[in-house]
Amino acid sequence: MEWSIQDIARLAGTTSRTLRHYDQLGLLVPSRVGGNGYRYYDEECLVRLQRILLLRQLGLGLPAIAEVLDGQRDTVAALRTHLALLEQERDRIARQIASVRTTLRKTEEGEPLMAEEVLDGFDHTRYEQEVTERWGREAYERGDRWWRSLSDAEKKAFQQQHLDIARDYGRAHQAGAHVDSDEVQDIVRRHVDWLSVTMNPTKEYVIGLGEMYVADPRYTANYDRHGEGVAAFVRDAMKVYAERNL
Amino acid sequence: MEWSIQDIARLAGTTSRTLRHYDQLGLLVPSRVGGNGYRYYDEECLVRLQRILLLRQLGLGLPAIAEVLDGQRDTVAALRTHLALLEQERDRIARQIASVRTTLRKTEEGEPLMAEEVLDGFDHTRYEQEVTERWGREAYERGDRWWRSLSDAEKKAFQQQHLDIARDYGRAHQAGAHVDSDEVQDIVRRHVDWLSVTMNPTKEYVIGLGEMYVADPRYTANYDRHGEGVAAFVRDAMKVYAERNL
DNA sequence: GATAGAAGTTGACGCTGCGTCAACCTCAAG
DNA sequence: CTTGAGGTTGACGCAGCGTCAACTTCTATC
Repeated sequence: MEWSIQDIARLAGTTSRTLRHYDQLGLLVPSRVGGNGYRYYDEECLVRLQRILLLRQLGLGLPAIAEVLDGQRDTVAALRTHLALLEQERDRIARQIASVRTTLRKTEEGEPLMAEEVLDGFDHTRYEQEVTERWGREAYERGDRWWRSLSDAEKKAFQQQHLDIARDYGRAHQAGAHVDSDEVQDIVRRHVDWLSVTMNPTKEYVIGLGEMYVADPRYTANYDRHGEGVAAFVRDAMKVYAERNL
Repeated sequence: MEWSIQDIARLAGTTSRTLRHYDQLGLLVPSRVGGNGYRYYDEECLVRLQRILLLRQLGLGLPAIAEVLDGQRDTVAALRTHLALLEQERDRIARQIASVRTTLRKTEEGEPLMAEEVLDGFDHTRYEQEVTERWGREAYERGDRWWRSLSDAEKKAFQQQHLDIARDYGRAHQAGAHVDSDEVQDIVRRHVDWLSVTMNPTKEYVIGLGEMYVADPRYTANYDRHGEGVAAFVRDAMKVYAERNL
């Protein structure tokens, strides 16, 4: 089945002019253009538009959206990450709701307000960095062509490398090593080398990735299984490495 | 307590330049400006900023936000409506989550997609109209100076007028009257006259208000207590009236 | 076939809400 | 005094549209 430009513009709450603009940018190319120049969109386009709309809603600019979409072509995996982001957004709104309730209660009771409480949940400016890092990671682990080119054994070995790195971080942390020690920095070097197979990590990327390991419970769990506080330890070690070497 | 411009810019995820811009527009005026020209914000400013950020998040332009904020000065009432809007937004995201789950399931099972399902929850372009209508209504029912100037008896009489109108809509609907009949149009005229006490309803406003009666369950309930389908009946009657008379 | 209105096209322009930068001042700590 | 953090105003430009004009195509009706 396919839809006209106005069909989906209406449903998406946008305009045909915007969709043509997206076409011009190569962001959402219609599945077919009729002999009359009319654009038609199929289901694949629909899903792609859904992804675009979500990322716009999260505040990403169009070039970043294009990067994210090009970085992950496996629709099912993308939709799963989609879900995770929406759930995060739902949680943020829940925090806003709690914040307004607190403000309301304190206003009625004449209690002093705390700025952090009043504005909790309203800062969503880090989404672009967070999303591109997350999608970046998804891309090279699951959807990237390079990844797909690996045999199962190669994939296993690559993943094992990361498990080894995580284990070694844990050991060093447990042994009380300093984040800037040679031992720990060597683990970070292996980690960054591991990242470098499919990309060229910038200093900012490495620092941001370390922060993401702490901020996102799922990544934190990857490291903290080796001991409580390992994720933060990794973040700090990566920061040191990035500042010294990248 | 008070905060510097950077204190709250950071918490709100915005810039001091934006806050100065808001000051220039008169949208968020600092509670104090030091002898050195530095801006400081108190708790009242914090709450006002919270309201601004929410309305921005909902897509309202700054002039509309100013209008909304000026229309409702009772902080507690405003925060309650705030909550209602956030809950609505949470529900919209829940619909998005359901939509992505549906897309995911259908993609995995190879089922055809329906455009309405895929894009459900992604259209949030009507917020400006909806919010201003809702706040407009709140303003004149609760927070408006005119409303406050009425005695309790006068308030009761004014509200009774609306109850009478709703009852009469119900009776006409039950009697099978047509939305464009003289009888029903006379009820609409009384309704529009009732609205006209504190404002000058435009054609678009009246049509949009009728649509809101159907779209928002709380308003629908006001009318449908007189019989199922009365809200839609009122909407249609108002549309006919607006197109003929406004 | 003619007509009218809906549905689409491209291209140009302008708008809104910022973000960035320059040039400057003020404050605080050493 | 010096330096860097924290603030100011003003100017400019940007991104992502929305609107409009001028046009073509399609569809339904007579």
